[in-house]
Amino acid sequence: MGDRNLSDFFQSYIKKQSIFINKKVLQDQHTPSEILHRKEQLGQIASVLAPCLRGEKPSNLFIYGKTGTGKTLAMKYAQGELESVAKDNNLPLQIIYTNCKMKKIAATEYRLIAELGRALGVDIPPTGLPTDEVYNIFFNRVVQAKALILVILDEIDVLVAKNSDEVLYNLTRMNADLQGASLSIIGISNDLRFTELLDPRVRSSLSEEELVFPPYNAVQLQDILRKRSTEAFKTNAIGPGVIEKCAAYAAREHGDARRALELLRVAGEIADRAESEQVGIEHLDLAEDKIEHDRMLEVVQTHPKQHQVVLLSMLRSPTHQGVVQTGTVYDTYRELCAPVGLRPLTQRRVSDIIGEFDMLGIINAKVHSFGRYGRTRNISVQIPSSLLPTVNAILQDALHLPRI
DNA sequence: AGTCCACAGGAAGGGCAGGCGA
DNA sequence: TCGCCTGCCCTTCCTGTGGACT
Repeated sequence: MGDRNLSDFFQSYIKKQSIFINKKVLQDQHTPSEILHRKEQLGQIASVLAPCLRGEKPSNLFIYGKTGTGKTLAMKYAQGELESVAKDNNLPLQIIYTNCKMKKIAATEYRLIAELGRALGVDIPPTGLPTDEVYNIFFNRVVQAKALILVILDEIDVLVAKNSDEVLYNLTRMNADLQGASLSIIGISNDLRFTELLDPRVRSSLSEEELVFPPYNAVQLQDILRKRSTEAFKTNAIGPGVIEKCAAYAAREHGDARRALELLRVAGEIADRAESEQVGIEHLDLAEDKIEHDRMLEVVQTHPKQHQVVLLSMLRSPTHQGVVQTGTVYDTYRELCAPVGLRPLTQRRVSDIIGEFDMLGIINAKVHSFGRYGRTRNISVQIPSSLLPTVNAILQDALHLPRI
């Protein structure tokens, strides 16, 4: 494309009609004005947290539900409402939302407390102080603020996994000497089993109140998609059956609304690029492929070298009716290690790596017994054939191998 | 009934990097 | 800055096993 053409392209791009009005509505960060099919949960959140509007310390709350079930959304919504009521009535309420998945925030105890302190307006240096000191600064600030403080710890399982439950223990215990101020914790997790890792004392105080967010079913997903799509797309931009199929896709995968919305957005982008005036089923199917493809490429690209060599070995091993065995893969792997310049790992380890790829759905590995001829895993690669050349190229480049 | 293949996959521990308090 | 601790990757050693073959 020459300069002329490129500028033409940009010009026409601007003029081109898009079927989107507001794509943001379909994106993750968007908070809708109304939350569908979560009335009950919102009601429970409200009843647990309402005491803080009377100046009483609300119970700690633990919220559990799989990804895309609206936990964060509902909590943020409740936060907004509480804050505005508190403000209207001049109540000393402070709500701090933190997502523990953010590396900078919850990688260590220190950083989390420092972050909480900063949210209350004290300047805590990013490093340098003893952890005790940070706790003290935070503690004093809370006392001084004489406020009711709600700390929302989203993805709290990550926090506990990275540190220990000690942070939570310290935070829950803090109330004893707060002299009028108070601190409540709202934990959000998509892994229920994580509470089993907690010290019993922490567990019982964190889960004073518990709330479960069930997955959305297909009908509920349809409602959500319809609502959002009227804001996101022009009228009549969604073809017949698209919402239904989109909801069905997502419902099949444990009712994840986030995925459903992503699917619809990507389908819209594809339709847009095809200069279609309507999102049709065909765009939806393409979108599903695209999302799946992107995910696979992401996995292939980001894995460490040893894993990449193992994957390439599986692609290059001679197959028997589309299936390879662990031993064959390991032989190929050993041969590949030399040109790549890696020390070969043991078969035991490679076996585990194969298992990891299986978990990710990149391959399918079933244990199969050949009786007299041993027991092994039957491995078949699940990468769609349209993607194979790309995957091969990525791996060969990453490993500095000549392209085949 | 017993053998034996070709691994699966558990247990324990080595070695290393990165983060911690002192 | 140093030793210490922890988590992660990996190895070693091991026991387990489904079913064709004898």
